[in-house]
Amino acid sequence: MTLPRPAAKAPGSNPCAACAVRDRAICAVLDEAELEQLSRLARASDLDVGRTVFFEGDDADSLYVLIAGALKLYKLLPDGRRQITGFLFAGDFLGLAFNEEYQFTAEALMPSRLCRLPRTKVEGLLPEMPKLASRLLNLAFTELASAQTQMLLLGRKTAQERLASFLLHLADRLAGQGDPVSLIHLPMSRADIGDYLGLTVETVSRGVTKLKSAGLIALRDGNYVQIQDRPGLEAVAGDL
Amino acid sequence: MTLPRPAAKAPGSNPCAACAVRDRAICAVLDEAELEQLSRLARASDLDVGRTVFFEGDDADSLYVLIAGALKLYKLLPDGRRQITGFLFAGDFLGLAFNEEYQFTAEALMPSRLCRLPRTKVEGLLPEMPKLASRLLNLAFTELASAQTQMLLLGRKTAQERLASFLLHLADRLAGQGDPVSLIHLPMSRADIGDYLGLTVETVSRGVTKLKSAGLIALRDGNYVQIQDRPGLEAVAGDL
DNA sequence: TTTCTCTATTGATCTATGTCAAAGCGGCCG
DNA sequence: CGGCCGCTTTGACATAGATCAATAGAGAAA
Repeated sequence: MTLPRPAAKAPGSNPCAACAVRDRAICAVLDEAELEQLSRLARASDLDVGRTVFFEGDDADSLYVLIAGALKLYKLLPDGRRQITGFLFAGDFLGLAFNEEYQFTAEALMPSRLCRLPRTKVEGLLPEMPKLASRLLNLAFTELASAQTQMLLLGRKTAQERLASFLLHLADRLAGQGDPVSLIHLPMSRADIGDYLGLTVETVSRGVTKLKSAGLIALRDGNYVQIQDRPGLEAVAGDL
Repeated sequence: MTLPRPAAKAPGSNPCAACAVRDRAICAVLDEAELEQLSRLARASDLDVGRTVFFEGDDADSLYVLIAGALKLYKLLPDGRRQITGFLFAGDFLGLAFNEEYQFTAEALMPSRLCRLPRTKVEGLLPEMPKLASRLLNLAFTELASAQTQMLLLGRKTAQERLASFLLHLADRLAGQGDPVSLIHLPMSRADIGDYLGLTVETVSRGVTKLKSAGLIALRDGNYVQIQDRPGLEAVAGDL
């Protein structure tokens, strides 16, 4: 159910040291000693498709690192309208909010593994771990910038522009620091894409068909999209 | 042109101590000594309507506190479409981005006064001022939460819902900690409101007329709006 | 393999909001 | 005091995308 607790005497046995996202997640800025200290607070757990990590309004008592899988974050209106505010992939941080309550619901798009940290304890560590604090601050700034980009998309872009931007953005994120990627996995449904882009399922579907007909992308088995003409797609996206 | 530099020997002469936003802005978490230290880095300056503090893409070398006035922050698409990502009022912080470049343009809506701080120097102070660091982190989280709320608005709300939400949100912000406010000043044009809500000027104007006809608000001289039926307005806004 | 179910696609309309156009209105300068 | 000039409001019409409805795939269970 959870990762075994290390014996704490064998220094090499720190479970975080072998973590799949050790040098992508926030942990990347920590040295061995700090990682060891943090690892004592951490507990890993698994999550099935459709299960939620937490709901909007829940007490925000934990921070998470997504070790594997993918999540969607969303807010709901009372009548059921949904806005997905983001997708998370392996290495991403979850729970950026030292406020009272989570501001959105987090739900698994595929079987996922999370590393959980108690919020208050991490908060308490920040003054003695300025590198961690500054990493978190940077993360928040990055998130903020991408939220603003998403506002531009939602407020001012056409359906086709939104779709093209979405695919390019996803390709860039999956690439990480490495080479640009052209084959991208879509773990989310058309409905999810619609709820992320402020569109309906039907409009998303028609948009995808149109990009395909134009030869800009191709659909592959298993919810993969192949970008076939990146400059063309960028032209449709409008900005950049 | 700028505030006079304090003589630094008379401790009471610290210009920040008498600042109008001393206990609303980030400075509120600092003690006298820290404030004194920060004040040595600060320079105030004035800005006319329509003048920009910085442009999207400029090197992000400064942080600002808005002492008086109001600003709009916006992003542009190459063809001129504009998305306003936020409005700033006295006491608000500007320049949350320890990245290379500003992600948006900041422009004065009315004659304004700003307090400027060199970014790298403030960054350097953070490890020794954990209170400031944690305040900034909290600020970033708050901004992030409100950005997500705005995504919900832009992606899923109708024009009337957006308008009602906007007025209520503005009323709450202007109230600060104090009592709810019902008379609110709109320093921005209809076009600005449209660019903030993802609507056209015409739709904003029609929406305002409709709220007025329904008796929910009244327009007052000098771009003031009086909220006459808060519960009614909240019902139109949809959420909360 | 067959069937069942869920998701995606496609088609036919409808409508909220955008676009284009023309008055009002108000503040400011001479 | 009068006359611009920019902003706002109102009106008439157009359209991108929503809604409603049906079909077609694609994966899972049997």
